[in-house]
Amino acid sequence: MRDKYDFTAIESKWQKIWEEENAFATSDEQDKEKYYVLEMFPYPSGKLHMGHVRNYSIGDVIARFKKMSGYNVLHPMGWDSFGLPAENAAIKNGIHPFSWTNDNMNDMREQLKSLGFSYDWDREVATCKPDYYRWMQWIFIQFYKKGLAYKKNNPVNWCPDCQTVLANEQVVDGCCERCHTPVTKKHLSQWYLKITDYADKLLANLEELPGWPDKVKAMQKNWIGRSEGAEVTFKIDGFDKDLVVYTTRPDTLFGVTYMVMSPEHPYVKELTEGTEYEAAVNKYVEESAHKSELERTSLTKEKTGEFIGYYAINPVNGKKVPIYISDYVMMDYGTGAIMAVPAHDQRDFEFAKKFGLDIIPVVDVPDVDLDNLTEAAAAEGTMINSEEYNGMNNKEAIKKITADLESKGLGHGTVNYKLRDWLISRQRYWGTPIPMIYCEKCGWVPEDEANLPVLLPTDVEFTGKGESPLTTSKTFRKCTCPKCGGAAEREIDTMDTFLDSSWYFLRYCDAHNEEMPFDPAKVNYWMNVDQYIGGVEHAILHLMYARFFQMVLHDLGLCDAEEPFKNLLTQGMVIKGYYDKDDNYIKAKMSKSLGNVVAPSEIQAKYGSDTARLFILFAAPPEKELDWSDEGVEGSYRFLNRVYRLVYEYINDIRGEQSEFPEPKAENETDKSLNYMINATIKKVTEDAGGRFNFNTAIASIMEFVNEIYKYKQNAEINLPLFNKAIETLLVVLNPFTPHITEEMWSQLGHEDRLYDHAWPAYDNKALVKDEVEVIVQINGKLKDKMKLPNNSNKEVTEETARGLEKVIEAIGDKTVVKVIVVPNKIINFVVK
RNA sequence: GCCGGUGUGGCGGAAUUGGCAGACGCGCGGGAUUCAAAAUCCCGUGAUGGCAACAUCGUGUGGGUUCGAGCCCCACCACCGGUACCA
Repeated sequence: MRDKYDFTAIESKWQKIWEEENAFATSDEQDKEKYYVLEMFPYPSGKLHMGHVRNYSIGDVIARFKKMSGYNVLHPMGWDSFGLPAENAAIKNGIHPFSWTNDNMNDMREQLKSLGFSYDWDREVATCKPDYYRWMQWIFIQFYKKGLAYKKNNPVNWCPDCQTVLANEQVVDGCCERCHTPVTKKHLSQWYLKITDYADKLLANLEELPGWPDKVKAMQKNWIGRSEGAEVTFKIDGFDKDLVVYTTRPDTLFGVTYMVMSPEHPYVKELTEGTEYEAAVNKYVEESAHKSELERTSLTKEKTGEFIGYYAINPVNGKKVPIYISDYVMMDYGTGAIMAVPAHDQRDFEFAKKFGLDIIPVVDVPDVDLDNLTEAAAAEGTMINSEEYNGMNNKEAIKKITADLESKGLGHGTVNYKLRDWLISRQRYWGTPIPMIYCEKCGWVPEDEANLPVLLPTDVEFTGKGESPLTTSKTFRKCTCPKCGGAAEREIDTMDTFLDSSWYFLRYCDAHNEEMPFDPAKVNYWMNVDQYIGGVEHAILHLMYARFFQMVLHDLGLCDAEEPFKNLLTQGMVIKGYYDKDDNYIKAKMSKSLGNVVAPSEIQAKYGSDTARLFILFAAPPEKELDWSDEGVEGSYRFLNRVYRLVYEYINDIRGEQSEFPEPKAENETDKSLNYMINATIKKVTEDAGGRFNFNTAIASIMEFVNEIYKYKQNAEINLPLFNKAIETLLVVLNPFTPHITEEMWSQLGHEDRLYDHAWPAYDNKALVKDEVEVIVQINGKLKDKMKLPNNSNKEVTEETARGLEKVIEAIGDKTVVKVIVVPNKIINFVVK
């Protein structure tokens, strides 16, 4: 054993041994309780960043801990390897996306191995490989057969820079999630998945996920956006079709003073064609069509609109109200038209003020001057100006009016969602081909399942312009119809890569199956994922799509579980301070443009992987953001050196030739206190690392333990068996965090077995019971003194001893003791007056 | 606006069930070792007053409950994240 901690040699030595021993291969033998720990698989960009290291270090500690605790652990890794960067690299450098991606996967696999993560590499999946996307296509076809995939011509979100459409979930602040270009609208015929069919279940099941952060559940709930209300039918005076509106406030029907249709509403053209209003309305429709999502939804914007020349008839009182169009009403929510109640809705209020429309209050809201409204009164109150409903509470009126409308056939209660169907077509090359074929005779037909996969062609030009790159292939597009055998054409769009990542966790359960996407028996053993770990940025997109897939696959009878992820841990970002141009110190997410990036490889080269892992786990609890500190890394490195020296000196200076020890006995005070620390540390690490995932405090307790061993070592007399036990315990409990150094020293101690396979130690409760405890003495809740008492001393003894303390006598003085509170072994409080 | 979260030393953070606030680490100060330095080891380190023993104050603000509150309740402030003309 070298006297210096040579992390480079130790780490490569053990990584090699683990590989040779196939240390982390998962058994499909269903003889033990299973534990499935999963980290979100990466996009193979080529370089691992600190966020990855954090994500995977957390997962690795859990995986190693569970394995040592006797579980059959599944801990896989793979690649979310379709996507734009590969295609952009192809456009820029002329490298084929596959070879670019494959090189990156190879590089990153080596980086992951160099960090000592305990993955079962036999189960590696890459979504860009035909053996994976074949089953992606198969699943798509099952969706199609179940009526859950359809093609529709619709205005869609279009990113002019990426030259592709985007799902609603990929539009962030009106801009492309990926390149931040403002998104525009375009009319295109595209494939959709009917996620809205599952809106209710996606929402309801959230209640059954206690292991998910409230934050993520709230975000999904918000995104699904369920609202209860009513659809109300208004007649249009002089027009033969009815105008149906959606409202959550049917109680305000008597306060309707005008109506608004979305500029895209299908009636608009019919109603205005050939009228004096046509020109102005067309101009308005034209203008709003050209506005970006960003401009149209901007809050500060003043209300705009046009009167279209028609009046609607209020079904409850026969009153005629003018109909406007305005872009504050969206075509894709509700019915695309609203009844406007300016007295009780802020948007309607602003519009009414601008256009000089009536404002009629119908709910008397306490503490609001209804004659001089300065803003809409949206709160609860009592019905007024509403004929037979006057005097009711407005909440009751909602129910009553809805029921009355229903009985008269003028409306009905209904539920609306903000969630839209998932647009999955992408005008890109590097994705799973949508396995659909268009035949003039038969329409859209899925590819024959026996012919899967529909392979991506290789004769494709990458120009970054125009429609889908697949059109440039000479071989791909033309095919025969699987139904009638006639000439037909393939779909040339590819799938959103979020489909690929919506079921990869199922493929890991049976990664090499060539007959089906996975064997249900294997999936039913491994699923759900017991612990899923990843960034919160996937709270809506990936985590909702994956839930949707799981539900559909469940309904298809392919797996029992309806929810994929039992417990979810969203790790915080890695941030680092930097100085901006005005020399202000700012903390921000590591990013190239800010120049505050620390590359994992730098840290590994300077301090080793164990130090990198230790620091990242120690610096903050996993769900909080982690403030990178170079000094902190030094500290972690110092600690590992301290451990190394401790064991080195033990082997060389203390232990001598002896390597076998009897069960230790702890008889004197110092031995007892070391024995206490041994067991207290096991308990603390078991609970913190294995239970509540507070790795920072688990590590802190191991540090305390090491400090304690150092102190013990200074004793004149060392109880060798006990000391040996302390050292061995230290190595075992530290192993999940820093596997290389501990494995090395374990073998230096002469052990033949491996720590990765070693049983997690149990603690001895008896050792945790102290003979003497320290009890806090308070007067009126303020700390006055402390005293040592035999363990479990009763109230009488505690009080008597405390009353004898000088400070207590002094503090009580001539005052009276009103009450004495004793919490045995903890505290005694005298209440004095 | 709505939803979720956070607020504790110079810094990252502990305090798990209402019971010693500040574990552990960083930084800083002092000492030992060294020709010297690095490394290492030891001691100290919330604020104020005091030579000291010690006293007083102290977990964003204001109030409350309690023998006792960082933790529970009420009202507010600040910051972070999500979301939004969603009718």
